[in-house]
Amino acid sequence: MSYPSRNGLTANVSTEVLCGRILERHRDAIRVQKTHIAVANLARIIDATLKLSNRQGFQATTLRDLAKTTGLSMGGLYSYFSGKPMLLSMILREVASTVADVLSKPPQEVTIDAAAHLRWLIESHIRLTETLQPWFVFAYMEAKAFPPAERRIAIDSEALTEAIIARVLEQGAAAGIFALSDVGLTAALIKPLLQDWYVKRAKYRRRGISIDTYIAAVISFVTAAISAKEPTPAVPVDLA
Amino acid sequence: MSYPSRNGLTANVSTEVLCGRILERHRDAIRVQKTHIAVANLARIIDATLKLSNRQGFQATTLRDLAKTTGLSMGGLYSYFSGKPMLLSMILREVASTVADVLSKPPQEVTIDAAAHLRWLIESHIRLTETLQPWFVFAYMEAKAFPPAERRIAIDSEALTEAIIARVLEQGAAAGIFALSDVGLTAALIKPLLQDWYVKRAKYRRRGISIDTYIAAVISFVTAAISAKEPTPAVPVDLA
DNA sequence: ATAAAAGGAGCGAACGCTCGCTATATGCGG
DNA sequence: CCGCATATAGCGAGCGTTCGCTCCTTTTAT
Repeated sequence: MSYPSRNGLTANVSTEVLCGRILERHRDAIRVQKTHIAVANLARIIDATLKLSNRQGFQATTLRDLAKTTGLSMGGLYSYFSGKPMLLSMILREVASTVADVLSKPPQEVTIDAAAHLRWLIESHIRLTETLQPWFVFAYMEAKAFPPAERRIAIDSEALTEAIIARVLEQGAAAGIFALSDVGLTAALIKPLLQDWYVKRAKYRRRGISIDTYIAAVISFVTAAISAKEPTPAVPVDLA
Repeated sequence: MSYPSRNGLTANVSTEVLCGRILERHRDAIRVQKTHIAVANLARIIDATLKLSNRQGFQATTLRDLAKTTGLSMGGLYSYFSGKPMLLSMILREVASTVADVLSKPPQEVTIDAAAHLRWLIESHIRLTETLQPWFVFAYMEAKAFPPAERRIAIDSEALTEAIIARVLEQGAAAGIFALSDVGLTAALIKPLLQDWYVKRAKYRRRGISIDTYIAAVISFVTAAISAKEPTPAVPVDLA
């Protein structure tokens, strides 16, 4: 029943793997040469950054906090990034690229049926953001203060996710499986249901709701909302 | 036949009114005596705080920024609050108390029918957060960095809203109008649909989606998701 | 022995906040 | 209606602190 991700997701998405990609992407800016040392310390730095920032905000997280938490010195830290803005950029770019990578590669057997594809998207997104929760919370909460270039990345990443959802909705609508008045708007409404799991995870933990329960609830909620079994009820509100 | 809020909401909820209540609540801590001066300057201070904080974060908003934006001096600001934490607290308490006040007072004609009551809750919440968008964004985005007392308020406020939704869902389920497996979880899923309007308002503005369109979309999405399929028509207009 | 990596004192800038001062409004006897 | 005394509101230089960041030194690994 559990569609995705058991295959490749959990294996390919971990702090170590992501930090490895970050190192590649910023080889020229990172002064530490030995890969195993660089990756290990990058992981400690980014772990600490996410942990501290998600508690008190990135802006309020000082390099001295970071030094204390990682065990590195002030000078040591600067062998791994050129300053706080670069640290922010490293994390954000990696999140955006990972989500694009995962969601754009559905297993073939799922793509024939729009309903199955949609279920796969929902479960994959929630499981991915579960694994990388601190990364996604960071990107979500700090986005408003990003410098322009990073802001663009965050906006494009969100738009891409919604476009992927919208395309599947459109296929389903064309096949007569889904009944939708506005594909883009419906995709926009599905997105916050996916995000709530990582944004308000403390709330769901407090209530004892497991990830499997949550995934099932979102799938059933969304499916019921858009399936074409009977013609969709008219909108009750008349405006103006 | 737009249900709520046109009546009392827009009139009773404005920066001036809220700042008046803030002044009452903190009479002893605010050194400025004349009410009209205090309210006017409080409004300027809070407007500036929300505007700057929602762009760059509360922590990154300095008192010098605030002084420049309001036209007051550093010293002048301190006649209105004892420090940044109190400024935070003033805004948050007012948001929490306002949302509790509005949602707990549905018009009588709406409370007889759970479906109508739910539609009223959805529309009222979205319209309230539209009017006070900067306030709600502030409370939402800064909550994680709140001191313990303010954190409690934020958590309780969110829990209260969901409890109000859940109670209406329960009534509808008891009446056979709604089909739900888990009332609390369903309420928890409805909440982010209400919040998305103010959290990601830039996105909806970019797409040209009006508040009326959004309200209609959420109502239709939620209604379709939870309606009991067989007996009751999806949208009962007004029956006992 | 030599290069890579980590250390940490110190720099100028900016922070939250204070305090002694000035400017403005208000009340009142002449 | 005036001129003056008093209270209220506002001002902004300056305090101690902490920030991001640099740079020279020490430690570690090869």
